[in-house]
Amino acid sequence: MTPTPDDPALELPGLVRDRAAEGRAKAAATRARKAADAELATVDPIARVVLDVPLAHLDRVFDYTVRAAMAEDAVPGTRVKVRFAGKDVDGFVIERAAASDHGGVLSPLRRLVSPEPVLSPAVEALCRRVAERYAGVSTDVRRLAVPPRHATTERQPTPEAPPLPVLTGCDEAWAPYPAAAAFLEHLRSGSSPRAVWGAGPGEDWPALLAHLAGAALAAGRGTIICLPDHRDVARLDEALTTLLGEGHHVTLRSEPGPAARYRDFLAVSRGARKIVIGPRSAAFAPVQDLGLVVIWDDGDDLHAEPRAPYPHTREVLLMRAEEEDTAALVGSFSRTVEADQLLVSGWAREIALPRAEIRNRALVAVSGATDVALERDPSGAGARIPREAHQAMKWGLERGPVLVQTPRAGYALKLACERCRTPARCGSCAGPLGLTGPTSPPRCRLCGTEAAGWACAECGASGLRSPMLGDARTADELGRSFPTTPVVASSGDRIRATVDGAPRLVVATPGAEPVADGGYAVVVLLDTWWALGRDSMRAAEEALRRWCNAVGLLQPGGRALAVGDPAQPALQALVRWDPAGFAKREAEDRREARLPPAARVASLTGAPGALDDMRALLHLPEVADVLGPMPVVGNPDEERLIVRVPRNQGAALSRALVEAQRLRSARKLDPVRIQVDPPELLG
DNA sequence: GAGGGCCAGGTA
DNA sequence: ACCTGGCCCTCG
Repeated sequence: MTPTPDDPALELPGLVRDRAAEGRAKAAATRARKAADAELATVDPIARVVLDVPLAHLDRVFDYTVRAAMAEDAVPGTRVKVRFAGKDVDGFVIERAAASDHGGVLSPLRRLVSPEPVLSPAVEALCRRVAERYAGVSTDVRRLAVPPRHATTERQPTPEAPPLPVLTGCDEAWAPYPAAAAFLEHLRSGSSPRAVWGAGPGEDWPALLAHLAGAALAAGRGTIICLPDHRDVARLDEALTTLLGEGHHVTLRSEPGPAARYRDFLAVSRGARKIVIGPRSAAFAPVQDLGLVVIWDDGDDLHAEPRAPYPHTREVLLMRAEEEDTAALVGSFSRTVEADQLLVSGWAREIALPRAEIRNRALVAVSGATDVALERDPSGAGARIPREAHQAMKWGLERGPVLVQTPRAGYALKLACERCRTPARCGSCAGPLGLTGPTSPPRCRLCGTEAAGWACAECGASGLRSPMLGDARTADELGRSFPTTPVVASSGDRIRATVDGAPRLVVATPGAEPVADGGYAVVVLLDTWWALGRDSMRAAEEALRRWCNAVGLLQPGGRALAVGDPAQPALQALVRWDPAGFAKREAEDRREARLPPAARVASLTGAPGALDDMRALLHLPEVADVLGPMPVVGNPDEERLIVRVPRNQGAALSRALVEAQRLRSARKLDPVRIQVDPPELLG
C-alpha cells in the first residue's frame, strides 16, 4: 500500500497524517462499539464464564458483560465465545450476576454459540469437585461431561417420553434381600438411602437394577446407572426396555457416533429422559431430578477413567449422591475394599442375601490340582482338569450349558523342553516359542519363524511341553473329552455375548463369559493359581471378583467348581460366597500398608527436574510422606514421586497439588502428571 | 496459551 | 546507553 519512502524525513508528515486518519477511524469504531456495548442486559448484565483452556492457573471464572441482544439466551450452561488475552476462546456461562467484583474494564461476550444450556449447575459443581479431588483442571472434567456439540442434532426437538406403564414385580424381585425393602421404601418416598449390594450367585441383576430405576421414575426421580463394559450396558438396556418399554431411558455410548451421542445427551439435558445408563461418562449425565445413582461391579478397572484427571466412576457417582442428595447403590457379585469402607464408615447400609438363600442358589466347591497329578502327567492336562471337574461338567451337561473359565487367551503361550524344562527359544532370534493351534508347528512369538525341528539347546531333547495353556487349548482338550458336546469359545477379540440354554461347553476367559439363557448349570474355574500369581497387590481381590462374576452366571441351584489350592483364602471366600469378608481382610492389609482407601495417595510423574521444582513448590500437610523419586518402568526420561497422607488429609493434599500446578502452569514449567489414588499403584 | 513488564547481567 | 534472557504475572 504505502510506497517505501526514500527519505524518511520527507515522508514523515504523510505518515503522521495517515496515523491521524487511522486514529480517527479507530476512535469512531470504538465509540460505535462502546455504544453497542452500552446497551447491556437490564437484568444481570454480567456473565461469569469458565474458559475451555486446560491450564491450572486459568481454572476459575472470568466476568464478561452481556449485551441486551443476548440477555435472554446467555443463560447458565450455554456455550459462548469470548475474547481472552487477545484471542477468541470457547467457554461456558456459569452464572449471571448483577455486578462484577472485577476492578477493571469488562469485555462483552463475543458470541453465544448456542442457547442450549448443556452444562447444568449440578454438573458444573460436580466437575469442580472432581477436579479438586483429583488435583486436576475442571476443563478436563467438563470435556468428559459434555459431549461435543452437533448443530443439526440440536435443531431437532426431542420426542417426549411416553406415559409410564404400570410397574409390577419390583418388590418381588428384591424380596430375597431383606434390607432391600427399606431401601425401596426410602427411594419411593423421596429420601436418599445409600447401600452396598452384594448380589447373590445367579442373580438377574439387570432386572433388579431396572426395577430400581423404574421405582425411582414412578416417584418422579431420575437415575444414573454406570456399568463397566458395553455388554453389561446392553444387558441392562434390554432389561429396562422389557420393564418400561422404549422412550424412558437412554444409553450413553460413543459407538453410534457424535450425532447420536449428542441426541441422547440432549434428551437427558432437556428433561425428556430421566434414566441414563452407560459406561464411565454416564456418571456426568445432566439428569433432571436425579434421585438415584448406581454403579455395577465397581471393582472392574474399566471404571477408572484413563484420561486426566483420571477420576473413578464410583467416586464421581458418590460425590454426586452427596452433592445432589440422591440415593446411591454400589452393587456387584464381589466387594471392593472401597465399598467395604462405605459400610465401615456408616455411609451406606448393606443389602445382602441371607446365608441360607445363598446355599439354595449355588453350591461352590474347590478341587485341588495336586502335584502328584502333575508328576504323573507332565503335559499338565490331567492336573488342570481333574476328575471332579469332568464329573461336574458331565452333571451340568445333563441340565444345561456349562461354563469353563480359563484365565489365558491363546493356545500354548510358552513352551519348554519336556525333559529339562528349559524355556524353548527361537533358533533365529531367541524369542519364546509358542503354539497357536493343534496342527501348526511351534512358532516364535516374536519373529514368527517356525521351529519345526526344534531340539533343546541344554539337553538335546526334542519334545516340548506347555506349562502355560490357553483357552483355545482348553476348548480343544474338552472337545476330545466330550466328543458329542458342542464346544464354543469366547475370548479376546472373539467374544460371544450370549448362548442359548442348550447343553454345551462354553470356554471363556474372565470378563468374556457369554450370558447363558436361563443361566449355566455348572461353572468350572480352571487354573485359579494363575490369577492369584499375578504381580499385583490386588491380584487376589481381582481374581475373586472374576470368579464371582462367573459364578454369578449360574442358574438357580447350579454348581460351581474351582480347580486350585483349597487353602487359598480367596478360594475359601469363593466357596463360602463371602466376598464381603474377603474385602474386610484386604481392607486390613491396606490399612497396614497405608494404602488407599485408608490413605490418600498421589503419584507425580515427570522429568526429574520437573519433579524437583514441583517438590519445592508443594506445601504439603505436615503428616505427608514422600516416597521416591523412583524410575518409571518403560520410560527412562521420567521419574515418579509418591505422596501419601492419611485419608482425612486427602482434601488438603489435593489443594496443595492444585496450588503447585497453578504456579507451574503460569510459569510454563515442564508438566508433571498427577494421579490421585491411581488404581495401578496397587496393581 | 500469549504477551508484556521488570530486573540482572552482559554488550557497544 | 542498550540489548537479551529469565522470571513472573495478567488476561475479564
